Amino acid sequence: MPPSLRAPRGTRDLLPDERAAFARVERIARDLAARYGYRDMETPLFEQAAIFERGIGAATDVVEKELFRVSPSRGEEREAWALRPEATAGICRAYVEHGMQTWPQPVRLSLSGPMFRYDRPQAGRYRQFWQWDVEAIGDAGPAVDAELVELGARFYRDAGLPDVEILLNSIGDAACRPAYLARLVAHYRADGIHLPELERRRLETNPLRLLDSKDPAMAEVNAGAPRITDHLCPACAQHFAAVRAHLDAMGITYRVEPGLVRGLDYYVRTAFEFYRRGEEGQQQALGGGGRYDGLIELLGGKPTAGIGFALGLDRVVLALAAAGTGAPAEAVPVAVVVGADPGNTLDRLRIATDLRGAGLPVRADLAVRKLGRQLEAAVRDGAQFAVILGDELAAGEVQLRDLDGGSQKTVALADLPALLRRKVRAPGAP
RNA sequence: GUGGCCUUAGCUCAAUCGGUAGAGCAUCGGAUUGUGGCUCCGAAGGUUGCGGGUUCAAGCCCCGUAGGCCACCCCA
Repeated sequence: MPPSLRAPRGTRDLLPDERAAFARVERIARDLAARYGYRDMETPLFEQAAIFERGIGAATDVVEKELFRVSPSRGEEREAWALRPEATAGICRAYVEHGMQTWPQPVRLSLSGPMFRYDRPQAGRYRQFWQWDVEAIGDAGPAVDAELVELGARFYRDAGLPDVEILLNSIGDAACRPAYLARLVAHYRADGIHLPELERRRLETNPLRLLDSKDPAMAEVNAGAPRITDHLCPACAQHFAAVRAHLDAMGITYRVEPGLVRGLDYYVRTAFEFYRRGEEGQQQALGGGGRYDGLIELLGGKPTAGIGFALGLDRVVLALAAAGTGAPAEAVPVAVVVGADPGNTLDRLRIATDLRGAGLPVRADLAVRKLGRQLEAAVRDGAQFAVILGDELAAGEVQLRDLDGGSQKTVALADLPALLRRKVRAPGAP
């Protein structure tokens, strides 16, 4: 196939099997959001690029090298837009635009849909990927932080991934982070410490990153590095302690990870990540989130606290497939209408239509082929019954054949809907 | 954005030293009149990702390119 006729790099088709697996986790997420009082909403797939540049941070990787800019072929807004790389900025834009500060606070919102980032694809890392996003805007207290972490954890458990670790950290705020960063940089610049090239560069761009460096040479240097959790201002320290107390009270197990840093500029205080050590090559960050108390103000609103998380649905589906669980239940027709006369598609379609009109999931075999082939196809479709049309149709009767057992009986056409309705089994039920 | 590995039928893979591409599964059809899963027979399906080069001859060697994957960067 010519390259030009393939799906774009980093995108893929979700064929029915995979789409069904997605639908399953989407349904779990939607049900949970509703149960926790988070109401579903949508934002445009693209926004003014400035929303992301200002909200996420112009110097972050997500904006600097991964933003999918959109260029309309004409008009003044050329190159002013970008496909959303995450949901939070757009939701906060909507919060301000629609005056949600007048709604009862906090405003609890959820959103699920495709996000776009222009980076190099790998398994579980796509240019178009799906996130389930949950936000609580307008509550600065630590309890809501804990509620969200617990919600995320419950999602993975309900989806069928029990071995998801919760990583928790506080990254301080404007009051304490600058001083800590200065202390950290001083540590790495101290005499006698030689940093690898990559780490020297990161010291300039994002010093926190050095803490979870994968370079083995850094292990010793990092062991002596100051920890942010030891240098929080009183307000942040108190908040962090309260978040942990709430989590402990709910019996949530988590690991405080002082090296945990989120890649977006808007995060303050609470940062968390859902993590799963999977097989070789598996993307391990399944989701993450944190507090963004300054973001609404940055987007033109009044100072408003907020916290949220985004979970990668692609990675959940992938992890479920790797674990061999999450096989989706698919709707199959209860019955397939087949006919003894290969050419008589008219009666087959007519009777199937009547049955569907009666609310039954029924397929008609519309191919011109002999009865044996039709029955074969019906079995492959997973149908429970075949409605066989033959000469008895003239007398208003059909053969109803049980495709599992093989038994068969003559049934009056008029009795068929009621008979089948009793046999409808829930999709996926044994 | 950096480095590495891979690419043959829809899928999973063969193809000797460079000698003109094959299997299994899947699909479709047949095995005497209106009955499925098993079995048997058959058909269709390929510019060997794409483009160049070397050679009498390239799926195989060389270069480029696209895509996938892996490790980084980063993140979901």
